[in-house]
Amino acid sequence: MIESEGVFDMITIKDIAKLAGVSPSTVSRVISGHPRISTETSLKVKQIMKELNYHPNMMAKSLVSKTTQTLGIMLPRPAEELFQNYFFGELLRGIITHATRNNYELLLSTETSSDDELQAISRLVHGRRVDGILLLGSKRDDPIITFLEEEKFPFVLIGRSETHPNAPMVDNDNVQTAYDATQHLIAQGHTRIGFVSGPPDVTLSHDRMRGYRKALDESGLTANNDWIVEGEFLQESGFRAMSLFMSLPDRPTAIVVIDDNVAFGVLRALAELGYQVPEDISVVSFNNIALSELASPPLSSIDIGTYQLGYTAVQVLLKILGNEPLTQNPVIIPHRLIVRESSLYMKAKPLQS
Amino acid sequence: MIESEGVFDMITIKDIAKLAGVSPSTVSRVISGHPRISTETSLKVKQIMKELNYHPNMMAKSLVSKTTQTLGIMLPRPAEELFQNYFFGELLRGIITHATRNNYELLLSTETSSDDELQAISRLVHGRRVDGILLLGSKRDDPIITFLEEEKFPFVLIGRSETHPNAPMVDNDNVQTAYDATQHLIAQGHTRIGFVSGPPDVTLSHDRMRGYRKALDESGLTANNDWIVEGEFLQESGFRAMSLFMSLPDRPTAIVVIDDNVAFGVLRALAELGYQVPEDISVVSFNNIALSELASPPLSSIDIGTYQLGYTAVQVLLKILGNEPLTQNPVIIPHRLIVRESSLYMKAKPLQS
DNA sequence: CTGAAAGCGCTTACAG
DNA sequence: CTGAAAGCGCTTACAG
Repeated sequence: MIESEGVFDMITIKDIAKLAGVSPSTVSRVISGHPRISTETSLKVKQIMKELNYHPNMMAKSLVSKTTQTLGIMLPRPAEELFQNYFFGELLRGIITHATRNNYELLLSTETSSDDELQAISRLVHGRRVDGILLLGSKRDDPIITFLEEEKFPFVLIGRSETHPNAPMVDNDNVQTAYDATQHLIAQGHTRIGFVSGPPDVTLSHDRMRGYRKALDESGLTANNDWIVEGEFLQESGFRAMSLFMSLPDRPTAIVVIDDNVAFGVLRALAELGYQVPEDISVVSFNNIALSELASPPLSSIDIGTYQLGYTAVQVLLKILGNEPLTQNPVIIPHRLIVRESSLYMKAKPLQS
Repeated sequence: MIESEGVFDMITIKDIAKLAGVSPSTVSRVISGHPRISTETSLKVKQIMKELNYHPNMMAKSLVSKTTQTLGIMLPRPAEELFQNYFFGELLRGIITHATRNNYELLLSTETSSDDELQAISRLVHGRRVDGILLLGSKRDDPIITFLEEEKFPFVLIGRSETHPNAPMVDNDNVQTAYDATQHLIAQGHTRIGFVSGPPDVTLSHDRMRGYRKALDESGLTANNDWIVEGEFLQESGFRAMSLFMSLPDRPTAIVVIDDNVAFGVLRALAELGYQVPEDISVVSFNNIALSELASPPLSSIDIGTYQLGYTAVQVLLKILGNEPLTQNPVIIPHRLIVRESSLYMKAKPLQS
């Protein structure tokens, strides 16, 4: 004779208690696996919970336990770039996998207004919506990190912060990634190597710029400023960079590109301008997304272990939440160069044995 | 002299009440914008809240209000495909934008074990973690939809369900999208047109197959079963399909491909096999992701309004939560064919005026 | 216009 | 091994 069903019912711990002939406290203890509960009552209570399809109300649980079993993912503000990149999906996959495996939910949040960057995160933190926060990338001087450190709120940065060297971080060694990419081109015999970088206020761009310069320096090569351009993580950036580079009287014969996505723009521009890759210009980029292999020509790319980056970040955050000490910080995810056609122009390397 | 700071403090409504010299009830009313509160007390309370940087505890609020201001995003199970697709990012961007704009948070969840598909969603629903759920795609007979309907829990399906025609849905007219794509190829003079489809248990694949056949039928053409292949939403599928098609004695001269991502695999295979697009074979696909334009050759693609799909789905879900009537169901997002080089082989169309 | 009280569904000392 | 009671931080009739 029950009329109203569905969403408006809620089976509570009291209902279970009544049916099992025990107190609510006991039911609660059964749920949480309290040690001093008789096997008999435990079994009875569990059976009734199953029969009624009981699930504890997470809000009530959170209120008293002051824990939400939820991790917040904070997206950087101009999220468009992120979303247009395969990189993001793969990172998210790593995050979801490890969070789900540990029974944590994921709350997706993003900075709303530019005038109040802290509004969204402050709502999460003060509203106790999440137990910890995952920061996807950071600006070079990021107020969010300052805020989180002041609040002593658990978080992990995927990326690196210069201004907050003690923040828990999971990152690649991005000086080294760019060094390796550049070194590979040098080994191919190139001496005129350009760099298509990302936004200058992003630490990642900065680090890779350093690696690029370091490799050139060590080989006694000079970085010509005409061969360096900064942009966004968008294909358009790569496209524009090539229009620029290829009109130079003294063109680079090889370029390092900050991101595969940008490199696609590069390839497209070069095709339209009638240049051959790698014959006219060699290309190496970063991230090694699934499409790199399918580009024409297939793109040499530094695999940064994107999935592992996300997976590990969750791992570190859960460690922090469990008050385990962090044995190392930052955690560095290994990278490796995947050489494909776009940088394999052997004729450019006549002196190599 | 306060020692313990940060995460372990919590300013409550009581603290504000005490400092403002009012009762907690009044503070609560000020927060919720209750009409019968004097401007004076309202102002005083608000000021103190600001001074102490007070944010209401969302868990407590949820517990009593039985509302979470959170929408759940349910990812389909083999999430790998989704994540490897730009489509997903763009959809997510539409969802986040409109949810954030309406002060809703987003909870990201995914089916965990294959033996218990309902576990994750049942936790969300019974645990009262979210107010409504967004389903990204569905199988042809999806137990999740059955569950949600039985529970009378608010949800919107991005996609279409055949078995549950009354479920709130936001979708393209996917018979028409495929019809248009096929029709375009017919208009180019093609009579031998193949179809590289997705997983057969996905409604989307099914609908597009119908549109493809319909267009052929109407033009008096026959769908040769050798020219139809089903696969995943992965590049590999496109690659394999071409190995198959191009070894046929009687090859198609044009193909419709279920997804841009798959089409990239198609293009790659054709390049490797030494065929020219569109000269040897024309290609049209779906989604019109940012990279379509940059493929070689640039890919003709049906723009399905991905961002709008996500945006609208949130809009519909919020309507349901607000008990507003749905004036139409399903909501159909318009599509349009973007013609690019991959399907523009005019020489194949000698008889067209 | 405002306050006291009850209650949302859970957990956890305290006592036995 | 188990129960009664207090409490988490909020909201909302009820009364004035």
